[in-house]
This record gives sequence, structure tokens and C-alpha cells, in this order.
Amino acid sequence: MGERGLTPPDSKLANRRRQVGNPPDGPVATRLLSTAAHLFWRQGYTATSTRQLSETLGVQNATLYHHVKKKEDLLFEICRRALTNVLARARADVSEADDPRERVERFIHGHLSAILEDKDQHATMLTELRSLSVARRRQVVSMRDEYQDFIEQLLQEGQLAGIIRSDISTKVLTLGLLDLLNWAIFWFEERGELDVRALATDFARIYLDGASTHPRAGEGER
Amino acid sequence: MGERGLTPPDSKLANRRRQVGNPPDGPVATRLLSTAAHLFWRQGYTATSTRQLSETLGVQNATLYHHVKKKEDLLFEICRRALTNVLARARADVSEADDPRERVERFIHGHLSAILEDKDQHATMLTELRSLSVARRRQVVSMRDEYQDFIEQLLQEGQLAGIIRSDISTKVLTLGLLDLLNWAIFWFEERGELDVRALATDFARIYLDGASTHPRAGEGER
DNA sequence: CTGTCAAGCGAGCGCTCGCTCGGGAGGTCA
DNA sequence: TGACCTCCCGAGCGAGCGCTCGCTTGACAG
Repeated sequence: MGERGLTPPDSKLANRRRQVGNPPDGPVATRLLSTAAHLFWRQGYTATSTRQLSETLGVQNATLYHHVKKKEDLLFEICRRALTNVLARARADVSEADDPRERVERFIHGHLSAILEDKDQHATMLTELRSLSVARRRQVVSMRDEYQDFIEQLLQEGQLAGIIRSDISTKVLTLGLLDLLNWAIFWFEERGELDVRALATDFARIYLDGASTHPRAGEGER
Repeated sequence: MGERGLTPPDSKLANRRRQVGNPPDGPVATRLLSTAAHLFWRQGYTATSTRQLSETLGVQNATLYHHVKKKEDLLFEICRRALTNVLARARADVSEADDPRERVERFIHGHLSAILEDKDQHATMLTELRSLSVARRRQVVSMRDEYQDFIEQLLQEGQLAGIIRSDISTKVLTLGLLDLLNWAIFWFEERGELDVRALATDFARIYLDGASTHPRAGEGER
């Protein structure tokens, strides 16, 4: 747009910008993915132009293409990292406990922390999958399936141990849990009255013990 | 907006189109919103061009603009209808019962049915809000808030009646429930082994009674 | 028979998109 | 010194975007 008027025609432009610290600062390469994720999440992938991205980074549009081959590469890498992160976090947290119920609780805390502490990345992965090419989408989906299998296994362990109900299929239990957790990303506020740990505790209670008081209506007192 | 398209007294217009051998059939005005919603949901709002939309409808791109003033009008109308629908459905279903727990169960069934039976429209509303202009987004968000208040009230009734736990804030209980229900839209398959009613029953069980087996010795009581 | 109007058309305007090109500045190292 | 590399730049290409234009067609009311 009107950015031509902001930057004087100066050959030492790059140097000067680095000294003065015009944009956010730090090498472009390190800020690239997080900046892209931020814009993609706020505006959507297709609605974010490479020009806006480079402007936010404080470089020319052409410079972007020194670091990346295509715009889509950014989205792909964001999705890949998001899933790698959350899987690593979940595995680590779950492995810290032996009790089946505690393992589920730890998963809930780990998953929620992972996605809410890097909302841009994870939200982009959750909402912009369809903008990837078929081949790459397949790749990401298979990573997502792997993650889903991990949770399914976790819940199945619980079923076998008798602490997770078996009258609902593991699949529905898994997808329901992911629904509950993932989409807090849409409304959770870092600065709100609720912190991540408290929310995770509440969600663990709702998911495991239910929103109703106990014992269940229809069984016993009323 | 596209309110004008209440279907003219079906003339030989459809005939003419049928003779020429053009696509799906029926007056453009009646297919406009559902076709748009379908494309928006599959590909995203920004990624769907007006040319692709008109091509799907079997008309020239210019004709589209006889029915609609701007592309964004379509998105706005889709969001408005989605929220009007789901609110009407929830109100109707809930009012059929007096028992607080049964009211919540009916809400779950009604909400899930409403969104899964018109996935295109509701999914578009859920995922493409950010593409609306500020003023219109505000309008849709306030409709959404109204709906959320309705649910919050429903759950609060339950809390007062003593059948919904009070150690978790009504807000979190509401948002958790909406998370659980809404995002089934991403993975639910019409043709799958699970039908909407069965899924709603499972989700009602998970939400109200929890995924763990009962009773939980010692805690969770209130 | 005529005037009005919804519905649709082909062409194309002004603009932005993703991406490319040839080249320059500065650092490293033989 | 000079060959090479990384990082960045200004300029701009072809394509596609949302949207508008002047015009035609067929149904129908007076």
C-alpha cells in the first residue's frame, strides 16, 4: 500500500534498520514461523498476504522468498511443529504417572498447556489444514491420527483397568475429549481470571466425573 | 441482503435452464445460500471465489450480483441463519421438559442435531466469523452471546436444583459443553456407524456423568 | 400491444495475489 | 585480493480477485 513513503531510497537501508531496530528485532529466520502463525491465526491463511507478512517482519516481500520456497511451506511447517510439540508434551507428562486415572489427568493438563501456551501455532494447525496441498495435508493428518491413537490407547488402558467406562466406545471418548480441550483455544484469554492450570483441573473434573452431581440421577437418591 | 429471494412463483424459468442443460436445478436464489455455505465450509470463505460459486450454481459471475450486493453478504446471512436456527431448536427442545437434568439432555440432543443436520451452515458460522466486517462480526457475536447466555441459564437452573455441580463456574461448564458439542462437526460422518442420536446420548453421558466409572469414592460429591 | 421488471449475460476494470528476477552489500577464507 | 556465500533489495510478471457495466430475454399487468 503506502509503504513506499515510509522508507527512503537508501542503499544502506538494511544496515540502518538493523541498527535502529525498526521492526521487532532479531534475525528474520527466527521470527518467521511465529509471525506467520500469528497472522494466520488472526486472519486466516488465505486472507494473509505474503506482503503483509514481510511488512510485519520488516523486510521486503522478495526477502521472504530467500528463507522459504512457497507460502504454503510456512503453513506446513507450523502444522508439523504443532503436532510434534503436543505429542512430545503429552508423552512426557503421561509417563510421569502409573495410576491410570492420574495418567489421564496429566494428559489433560499437558495437552491444554501445550496448545494454550502457543495458541498461534496450534490454532493455525487446527483451522487451516484444508489450505495445504493434498499430499501435505495427508502427511499432517497422519501425524494427527498418530496423536489420536496415543490418546485412544491411554483411554483404553483406563477401560481395561476399570476406571474408564466401557459403555461408550473408545473412539467417541477420545474425540469428545479432544473436542473439549482443543477448542478452548477459541475463547481462552491469557489475561483472564482463569489460568491454564485451573482450567485444566476443571476440564479434568468435567470429563472424568461429569458436570452433574453424584450419584447419578435415577440411581438411588433423588 | 439476499432476503429478496423468497422464490418467485416458479415459472418456466427452471424449464429453460433445464433445457439448456445447466447444473443442479431450481431457481438460483434458493440454492444460493446453501451452495455458498457448502463451498465456504469445504474450502474456506476467502479461498472460495465468486466465480467458482457462480459456476457451481450454473450462472455467470455477473448474475450472482443480481441476487447479492457483496460476497460478504452471503457469509453474514449464513451466520445469522445458523444462529437463529440453533437457538430456536434449543429453546423448543428444552421447553419440552421440566426436570432440570432432562432439560440439559434435551438441549444436547437439540443442539447436536441442529448443527450436524446442516453442517455447511453451522461450520461456516463457527470457522469464518473473522472474515466478516467489524460491524457485522459484532452483530453475529452478540447473537452468539445471546445463545451462550441461554445455555448458561439452563445450567444455572441445574445448579440451583442441585443436579449440576457448583464447584465449577457456570461459565466454564457452558464453554466446556459447547466445545464438546460444536466440534463434532469436524469429524462426524453422516454415513458413519454412529448416528446423531446415538452420539448425542453418548455425549450427554460423558458430559453429565463423566467418562470415568462410578461412584468416585470420596470426592466429586456436592 | 406495450411498458416494466426480475433474471441473466459477456466483457472487462482496477487491483492484489504469489512469486521471480538480476543485482548489491558485507562477511569469510584461501 | 578476489571468489564465494548469505541476506536482502526494487521492480515487475501473469493470473486471478471482487465487482460493475450496458445490454438482452421472457413473463406479465394495464
